[in-house]
Formats: sequence, C-alpha cells, structure tokens
Amino acid sequence: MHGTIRAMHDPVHHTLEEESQLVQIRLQKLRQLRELGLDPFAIERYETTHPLQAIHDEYEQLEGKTVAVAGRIAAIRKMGKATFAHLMDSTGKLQIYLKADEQGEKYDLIDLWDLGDYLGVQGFVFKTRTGEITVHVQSFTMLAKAIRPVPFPKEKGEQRWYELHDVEQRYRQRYLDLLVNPESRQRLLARCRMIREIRRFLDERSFLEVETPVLQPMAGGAAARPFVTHHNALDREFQLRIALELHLKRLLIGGIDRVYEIGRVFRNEGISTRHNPEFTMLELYQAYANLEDIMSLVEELFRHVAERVFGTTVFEMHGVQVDFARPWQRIRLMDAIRERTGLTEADFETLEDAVRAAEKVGIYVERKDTIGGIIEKVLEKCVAEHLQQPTFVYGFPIDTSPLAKREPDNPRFTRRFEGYLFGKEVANAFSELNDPLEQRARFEQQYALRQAGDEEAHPFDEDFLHAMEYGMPPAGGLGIGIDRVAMLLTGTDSIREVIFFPQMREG
RNA sequence: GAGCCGGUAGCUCAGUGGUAGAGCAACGGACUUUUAAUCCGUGGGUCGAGGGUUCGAAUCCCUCCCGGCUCACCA
Repeated sequence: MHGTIRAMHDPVHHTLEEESQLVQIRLQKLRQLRELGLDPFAIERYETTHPLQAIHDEYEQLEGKTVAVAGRIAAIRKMGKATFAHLMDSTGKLQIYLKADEQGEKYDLIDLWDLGDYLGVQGFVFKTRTGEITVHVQSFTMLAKAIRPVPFPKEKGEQRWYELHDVEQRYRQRYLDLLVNPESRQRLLARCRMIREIRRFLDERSFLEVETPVLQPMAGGAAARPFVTHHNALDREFQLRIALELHLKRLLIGGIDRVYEIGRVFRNEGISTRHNPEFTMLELYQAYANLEDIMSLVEELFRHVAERVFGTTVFEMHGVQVDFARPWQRIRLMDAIRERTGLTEADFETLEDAVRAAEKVGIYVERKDTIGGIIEKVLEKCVAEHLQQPTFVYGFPIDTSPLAKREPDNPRFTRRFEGYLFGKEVANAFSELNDPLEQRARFEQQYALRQAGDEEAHPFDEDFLHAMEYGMPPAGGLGIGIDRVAMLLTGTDSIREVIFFPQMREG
C-alpha cells in the first residue's frame, strides 16, 4: 500500500532519449516526416469509404472501383520498386499495393513506415495474381505513428509466429494483446457481446435497466468483505458494494416490477484464476414471479446468449459437451449431497452432527461455520464438480440464505437455487423474502453470527427493513456472475482472460 | 498465506562457473504481383533488483520484486 501511494505521488519520469535504438529510429522517422510537412500527429480526420472487411465482403461490386480505407500497418513487404503491406482495423485486414513509377518521389516515404503506424490510402480494388483482394494505392497519408515497435506476428494462413505469449505482458499491456492475438480479441469481444445480448434479452421482456449506488454506508446483499473508502466532505466511511440486491429490491418496492442492473461489484478477498477483486454481476428482480419462473428465464437467457453470440447452443469444456437447447436438470440440494456422499438430512440435524458429517467426507470446518455453511461446503467440495451439465440445485439452508423465502413445508431450507454449469456455479436465485417481520428476524440471526466473529455475516440494514415495511411484492430474483459465465462459454480457465484489465500487483 | 515453476535483445526462446547467442523485428544494399517474400551485410543486452561465494557468476547461495500453476481463502 505504501508503494502504491509513493508511486502516485512520485512517479518515475521516463525520457524517450533513454529508450532503445528501435525507438530512436522511429523518432528520427517522425522528425523526417515533420520536416517534409507531413506531421502524422497533425492529422485529425481521414474520410474512408469502407471498413477493411467490407472490401472483401463486397468485392464483386467494388472490383475496379476507387475506395478509401484506413488502418494500422500490420505487415510490410517491400520488393524494390513494388511494395505490399497489410492494413488492419477492427473489422479485419486488407492488403495494399504500391508501385514506384506511379508514386514518384512519394515512394520513398515508404521507408518511413513502420509496423503499427496508421495509414489512410485511396486506390482501386483488384485481385493479385495469387488471388488476394488488394487495394492498388494511388495516394496515401500517414495518420499516426507508432514510436514503439508493435509486436505484430508473422502470419501465413492460420499459422502465426512470434506472437506475444508472455502472460504478464498480455495482461499489463492488453492493448498489445488485443492487437496481435486474435484469440484474446475474440474472447474479450465475446464477453462484450454477451452483455449486449443479455440486455437485449431483458429489454425484450420489459425489464428496466437501472443504476444504483456503488458507495454505500453498509455493503450488503452477499457474504463478503467489502472495500472501505472515505468521503472527505461528509467525513465518513463508505463501503463499495458487494452486491446489487438491496437497492434493486428498494426499486421493486418503488413500483418497478421488472428491474435489472449489470454492474461492477467489489469484494475484498483473494485474487486467483477465478477471482478478481472487481467483477461484473447481473441481478434482476421480477415481481409476481416464483423460483420456477426464474429457472425458465435462466434457461432461455443462456440459450439466447449462446445462439446470438456464438451461433450455437452446444458448448464443450474439458471434453464435456452441453446443449442449452435442452432444459436444465433440477435436483434438490440434499438429494444431490446424498447421491454423492451418502449423507442425509439427518446427518446435519445439529451443528455437532454437521461437523461430524463434514469430517466424514474430509472437509475442514471453521469455528464460524453454521449447519448451512457446512452443507454448502459439502456441495462445493463433493458435489459441484459432478454438475457438468446445466443443473439447478435448489433448497438451500436457511442460515446461508437470509434474503430468501422459506420452503413452506421444510422451514430449515429456502426457496433458493444455484445454477451449475461445467461444475461451476453461474447463477443464484431466490423467491425473495418479502415479509418484513421475518426479514428482521433473519437479520437478527446474522447479527448474532457477526458478533460471534463471522465477518461475512449479513449486516443489519435497518433502512432496507424500513423500505420493506411499506410492502414488497412477491418476486423472483436472480444473480449471475458475468465473468464466470464468459469463462465457461469461451472455454477459458482464467477470469483474467475475460476481463480487459484484470487486477495486477504494481509492476 | 503455502508449495512448485518462471523473469536473458522490440517479440519468441536457447544458454548450469570461463569473452552473452539464434530466429523474427530493426538498420544498409539488391529486387515492379509479394504474402512467414527472398538474397547479402550491420547494429542491438543493467541476463528482474540487491547482496554473497569465487581468480571469474546469466549460471551457485541468500533476500526481495513481478508473474504463472496448484492448494488455502472465497455463497
């Protein structure tokens, strides 16, 4: 922490004079361009007729026509008095071709080009004798210069050489990763498209997207340690939200019957391949809907996202295939535990029973654990890995579900399910508790746990109770960890691969 | 937090005690339909940081920094 503060107040200033020979050469080229009155950084605008991919897609109509395109130089092949290069933009790549006798003196400017520079060109579309669609350049302008070498790989068809492999550099300099590694780009763009399709799906169903506070007096709605910050003018402590739940429920109380938020939440916990301190949650609430309605919604949501973003409902990970065209399996939590461990509800009757049961299946129990906490540990350690096919596990213990309605005929458990996919939890949903008297009692229980040393027990939120006392409709609620889902649907084991700028130590 | 592995040129990597290397990239030259262009030539390094052992350390030892993986933690 001290290091961070020092870095903020006393940054190291680098001068380009200290940089490598490669940078010096590029700076020299920039100076030459400026002396010629061709300062690339003076350019503001370059009017293009097509994105690069469109030249390929519309070749039939464009052949022989004049077009203007722009992009980064991703490859150059200069062969004396003829030069080929590839431009790259966000849609794709396109080859360009220049001849010395047509360019005259300007042909020498090619010597001032480097990989990574931005170029705008105008010319006519043709096919080379090897059949590659190409723009025969008549005029060109450098639109910006890269004064550091951009590590574009050599490519031949699908093969690539010398790409940027170093994982640390890929994360710290994601812009380079995006430029040179198409898989990274595809994976991260898929995440963005998933979020877009989730919005479309919910908007089509009349859900209203809202924004609720990140800075909260008391972060609730989940069990996690919060980040703490300070508001100077008010001279008081705030916490960064760990969930969206309690404010969205206030909106439900306020008459917004279908409401959702896709937003960043913050949990002050360890960093791992599956945990980033800030991550993206979807939470939605639907008045007058029950748990089964939410299950159907989840099935439809995954199917929609799969089809729209990936063009298929079939996904594979570690050799397991799933199909979102089929309904999810449904199993009661205690039944799933019995199937995998032989333990039954009777083995979790008292805390002593539960501790003994946990030891039987090799689970380490902490002093703060409740019966429900132990049951959930058994789920995580003994059952979850077997839930490869999309599965709803329902009937969660009451003491780990302080915001969910009880099961009417089994009051130790709640109307709550978790969705599992490829052995990982991807969704969490309840029939929302809307009885303010019981909610108060649940908060009392959580308060007692907190007093007993459980830092993650739910805080006693009097303001939220007050809101609920004005009347909250029966409702189904859902939370989905977007990053986890993105991992599973893009087939990656690291959350850092689906977050543009994952949290790193100071480097 | 623990264990294991790693950090060498712009990029990808080799180099286990004896003058820091290769390919690509860069630079100079040849080449007017190439596409990992080709051919000839040249330059380029705080070997993550600091300390130690040694006549001599990228290499062995210690401490630290950064990263990856596994475990722990994590509804």
